[in-house]
Amino acid sequence: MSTLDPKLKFGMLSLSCLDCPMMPLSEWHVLDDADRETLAEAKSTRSFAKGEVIFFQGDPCDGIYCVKSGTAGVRKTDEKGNAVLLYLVHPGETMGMRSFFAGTEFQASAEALEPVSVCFIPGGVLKKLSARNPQLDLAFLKHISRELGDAHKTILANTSLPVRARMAHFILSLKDRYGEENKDGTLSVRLPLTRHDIADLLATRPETVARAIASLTKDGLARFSGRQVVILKPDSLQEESEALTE
Amino acid sequence: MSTLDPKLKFGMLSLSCLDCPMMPLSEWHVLDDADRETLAEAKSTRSFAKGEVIFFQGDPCDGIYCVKSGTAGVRKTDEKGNAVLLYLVHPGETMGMRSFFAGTEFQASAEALEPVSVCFIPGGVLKKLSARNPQLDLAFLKHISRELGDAHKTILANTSLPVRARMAHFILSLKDRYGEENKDGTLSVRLPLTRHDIADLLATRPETVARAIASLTKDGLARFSGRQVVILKPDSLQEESEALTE
DNA sequence: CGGGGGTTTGAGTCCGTTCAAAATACGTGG
DNA sequence: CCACGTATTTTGAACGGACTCAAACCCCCG
Repeated sequence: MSTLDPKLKFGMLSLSCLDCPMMPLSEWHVLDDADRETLAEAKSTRSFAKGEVIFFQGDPCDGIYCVKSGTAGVRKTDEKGNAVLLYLVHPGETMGMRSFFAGTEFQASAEALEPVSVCFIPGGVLKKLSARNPQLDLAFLKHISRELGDAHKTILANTSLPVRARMAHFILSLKDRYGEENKDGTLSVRLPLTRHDIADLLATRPETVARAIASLTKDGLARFSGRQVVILKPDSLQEESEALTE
Repeated sequence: MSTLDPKLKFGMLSLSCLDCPMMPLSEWHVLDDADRETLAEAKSTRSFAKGEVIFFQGDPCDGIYCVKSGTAGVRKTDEKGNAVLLYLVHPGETMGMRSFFAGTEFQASAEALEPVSVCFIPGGVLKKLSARNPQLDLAFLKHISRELGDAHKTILANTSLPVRARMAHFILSLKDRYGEENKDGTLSVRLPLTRHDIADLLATRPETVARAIASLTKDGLARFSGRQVVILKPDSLQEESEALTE
């Protein structure tokens, strides 16, 4: 557990939030320019190397984090050392909202799964902005509600779908964000995760992930080489993970 | 999927929200008396027999539901028919908030696991109250954040704890609400659920629940007869489900 | 080039599932 | 209030998907 003041953990790389390319994706879009300026002044930015922890489960939560680039992951651990990757956090998305609004310490850690750049928004500013903008609270409410919906889907999927189907779904879920069209029309995706992290995300083990990959390859649904995936039969993958789509 | 206007589904049993014994538990406590009166006038109350569905997954969500008595359960189903009980809803607690604030149809159904009495609060009133009381939004935000935390705990628990430990935790979780002290100092709990529903809640099968029960009995941690449970070794149960406590 | 972490493969085991049947609880009507 | 029929729960036996342990493999980086 780190005892550092979060403000101290961040350098001074100051990019105005008004210019942030991620802005339209986040809840900040409900703010007017003046408030965005406030936000831009209050926030601090910092980069993390792959594997570095952005905040620790158990630390007090005194603000929220916004990913500017790279992929982060939120991991929850119990006292026996069991852990899962609850979800990934992509550029433009927010981490730490749950704990901030629940008024608890962080119930999970966040770490950089690849090199990551993150903005930290102090809780005080957040409170000030929300007092001035009721719509901001509603935006957060909507956001967290969506997250809760996702969590419920995960609970259902983990107990009712085999690992191979969860793997199929995972690959497709990265398609939009990490996919690239090949010359021959097929789609390539670069997995932003270690096999071990994929295992943690799918609630299984690295060996089982490897076997799921072997199985998908054998059936010709996709071709894998390292982190690079070529999607050969998107429809089959889709159908296999059907239960997770709705 | 029901197409009934929710207002029509409810009778006119009108108990003032000001008197509702559940009030202090819910987010409504941030309202002043005038607003509570508005709430009391707008809401409608209805009773459901065991097994009846209160709202259906897929139905439009145009308000939220508050359980007045009895135990309800929220169940999510996928297109293949797999289902889980996501959580129980006890008197004083709310259902349907997630969908309402996300602005989606219900993503899960709610049903009466025993005879249940429920208040329905139309969305329009909710919006009006929230516009007048920013603290209400914050209360909801906190509530949903807690729910999200619970969902995350469930994800971790389901993948890292054996059924028997999840069962132990489940029994203890009912202790405060359904527990009764026996003459000899031990604690009795009446399970408000079918074995089948317990299985759905613990993400397993009825047969496995029966075996977990047999196993806990054999080791003398608890004694079961039907839905009645006598907790013999609370500490052992506690320790067994440790990972879920934090 | 030689580590060394990450990944794959193999073999054996286990927990939970499935299918089936027996036992028990329960509601309902006589 | 009891008897019957049905639903729920328990038990049994066999199976299976995922896990564990362990070794081989393969990159990727220094």
